Amino acid sequence: MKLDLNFLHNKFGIIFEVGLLKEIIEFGTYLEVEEGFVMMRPGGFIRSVPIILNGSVKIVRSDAEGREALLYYLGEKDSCAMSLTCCLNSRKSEITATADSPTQLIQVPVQKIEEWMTKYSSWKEYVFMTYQKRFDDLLAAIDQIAFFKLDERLIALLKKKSAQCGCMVFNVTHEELGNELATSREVVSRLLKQLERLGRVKLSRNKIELLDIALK
Amino acid sequence: MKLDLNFLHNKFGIIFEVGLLKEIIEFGTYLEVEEGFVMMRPGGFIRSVPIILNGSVKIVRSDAEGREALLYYLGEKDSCAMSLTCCLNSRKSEITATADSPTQLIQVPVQKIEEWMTKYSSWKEYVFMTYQKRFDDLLAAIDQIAFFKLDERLIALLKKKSAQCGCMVFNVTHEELGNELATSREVVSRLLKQLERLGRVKLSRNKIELLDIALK
DNA sequence: GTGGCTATGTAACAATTATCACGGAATACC
DNA sequence: GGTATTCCGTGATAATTGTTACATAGCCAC
Repeated sequence: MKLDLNFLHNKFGIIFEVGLLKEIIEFGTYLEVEEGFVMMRPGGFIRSVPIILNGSVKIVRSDAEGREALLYYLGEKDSCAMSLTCCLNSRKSEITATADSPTQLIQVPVQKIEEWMTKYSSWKEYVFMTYQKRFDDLLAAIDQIAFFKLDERLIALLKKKSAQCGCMVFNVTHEELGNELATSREVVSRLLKQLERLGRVKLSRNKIELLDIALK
Repeated sequence: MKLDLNFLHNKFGIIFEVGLLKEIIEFGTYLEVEEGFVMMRPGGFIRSVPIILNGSVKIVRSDAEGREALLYYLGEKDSCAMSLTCCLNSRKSEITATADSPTQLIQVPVQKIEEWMTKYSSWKEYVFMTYQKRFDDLLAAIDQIAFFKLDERLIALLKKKSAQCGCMVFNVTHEELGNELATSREVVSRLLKQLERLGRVKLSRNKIELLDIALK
């Protein structure tokens, strides 16, 4: 696939004006990454801001000892506020970004970010909307960690994953869930088994099916 | 006290150009609030962005059941990213802001925020720096909650409070600490007593003195 | 099928945090 | 002083989460 105006216009026509779309095609770089590809690590330099076309990207906070905590997902038409602030302040990444499914995106170079902010009000609004969304996401992450017990957090996470892939069955290991909840694999196994006994999920190797846990 | 150019120039001369300072004086509203004053509640409308001149403001996330979690403090020359995003997207507040000491600030009305972004590059940089800072703060808050045990979080909180007031003795109740850590008063009392037995703090009613807990 | 790898199940126990229940201390107010 | 109020200390106990240690199960490669 290649970037063309029609494609972008279909996707972003409501958000961006045509002039901006043309500039995005001219200065942006199209990129396709496969599931599991690590797009950014803590300490990495960020020289461009991604705009997701398709797929999903998982943003995780990880500390020195390898512990992790899920912050949020990026999906279609999303951009990443971390890279925005990092770019605009030329700082290093503080997070890990991993493609959670095959993902197509456009990389916009730093200079254009600022330039377009004054040139296209639709871009400015997009940037601020991005900030707003990510703040909301971070606050939601804090709510989860601070106010809920693990079983509720696990259910919330399953819902989020389900919403992310748009289906009730998805592939994931207990280990991965443990990482995202900043706890151990064993604890997740235990809680999942409980949920299975309650008839709320169906477990198999590498796979979880949600039964009465509704898509939010 | 009244806003005058000299005063502002002394404080913000390095950050803002003179033209901007004059506009701040013209369109901003000077405000003084006493300790404990609740400047913003969840659900409140935000029609202006504060710039802190002196004092400190505590930003807390609170959920429906009254549980709380400290997000960060605002100090001199700081502004609040929450109010920025809320203003620029005309949304309601999601947090509680309380004056933690007598605080002087300037309220800048919404329209000017945007206008100055294109007019003064120093203002634009200030806005982005604010976003950056608050993202850092939120990530730090998540680190604390997700990766540390309560005793370490308590020590970190005491340090933060000490740094905020710039001294080793400050007034606070165990109840308040409990709220900020999203736990109960009893748990805080117990942990504090432990610290006292280790000779790291000195406790009295409404007051804590840090002994070997260094200012960060 | 066999062997090897990864993923899961689970018991047993430890550590941490939460809750309940009270008594006592410090302070404010009259 | 006396009394009310707020704050603090602490034991007892429960609930939650973390750790260790193994066993078993599914799957892939050969």
